[in-house]
Amino acid sequence: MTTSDTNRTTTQAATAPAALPGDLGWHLGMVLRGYQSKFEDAVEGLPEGIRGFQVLSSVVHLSPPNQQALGAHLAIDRTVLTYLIDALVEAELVERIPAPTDRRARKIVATTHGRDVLKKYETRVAAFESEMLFCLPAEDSAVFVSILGRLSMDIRGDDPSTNPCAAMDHLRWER
Amino acid sequence: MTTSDTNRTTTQAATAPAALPGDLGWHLGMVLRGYQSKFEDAVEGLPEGIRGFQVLSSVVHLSPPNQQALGAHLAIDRTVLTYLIDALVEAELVERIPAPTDRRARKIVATTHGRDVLKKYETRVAAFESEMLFCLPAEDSAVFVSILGRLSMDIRGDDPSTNPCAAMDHLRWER
DNA sequence: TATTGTTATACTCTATAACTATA
DNA sequence: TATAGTTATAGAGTATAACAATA
Repeated sequence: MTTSDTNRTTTQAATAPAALPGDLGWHLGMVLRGYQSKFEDAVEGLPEGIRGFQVLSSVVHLSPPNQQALGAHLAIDRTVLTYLIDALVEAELVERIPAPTDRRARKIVATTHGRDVLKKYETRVAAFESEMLFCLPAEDSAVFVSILGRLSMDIRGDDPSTNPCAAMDHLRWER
Repeated sequence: MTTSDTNRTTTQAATAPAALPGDLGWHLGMVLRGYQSKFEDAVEGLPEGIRGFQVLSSVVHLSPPNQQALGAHLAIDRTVLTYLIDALVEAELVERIPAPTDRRARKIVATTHGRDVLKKYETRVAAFESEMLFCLPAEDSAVFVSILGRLSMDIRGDDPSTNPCAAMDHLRWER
């Protein structure tokens, strides 16, 4: 098989997505599994590991107006999100403050310490992501990331059941 | 639309794998989630759903010499594999026959009915895979599949913990 | 002694239901 | 009445441990 050159020339795309039906998912699963394994190592020490990182990162970079929006973005159930946030609050990385617009809701904001910690772990996460893609020919990693983003967007767009995030994703909410 | 060209021009791969650290995994997760959702629909009616399909497909196309090899290929624990196979046996899609080389082991072989059923579902799986990639520019889907395969291989290669399959994967075992 | 496969058990993760407080 | 968040509970999925048969 042409393992070395990512056989861009032999493509028939729509007719032959992969060697066998289901292979696409097999590869996706393998890549995600490997990614998560490295991710776990990179965020070791952070409460709730990967999930903790994702919550903290979303809070800092996206400022979701409430827990529901946060959970929807990460595809995390609200009941799960509660104890994730509990752990981050206990570690003094984030705080629950009353949402300005709705007294039922809480807005999650990072503490200064939380922002510092996030920065530290982001360096490590960015490092392993780069390392992971580095085994690819330089142009390929950019192409891959780009296509993946496109695919992810299309998928979320066309399947409501898979799509608890709707149109709000990858928008930065107002502060 | 800013969504169509996910900044392909601004990418410097190793330095900026994605907009934010962790984004790569977020997109991977979304794509896999969407993929699995469609997969589930496609194999509806097959015992054990996706897992059942994967086992049946591996048995037919790869002829693993025993359950351990089969489980390793699919990254399924042997204790889980037991009941997956139980279900397929009960549906008369596969049989457990004594492995010729080792009386401890069982070789899983598909019945004629099993092969027919697999063919039917493979059509459906191939269809949704194509459909999923079809929303991409034609060249992109081939590139994506190709890079994904490459990535998956590299990842399995360099991390033993993620890699219960070792070198045997995507080889066809002897019959 | 190590390995294959099975079974039973325990654990983790996630979702469901019920509740309080707001809207 | 519906929604945000919390809590407790139940369920699915997975891994761990112990076992029998064989290498």
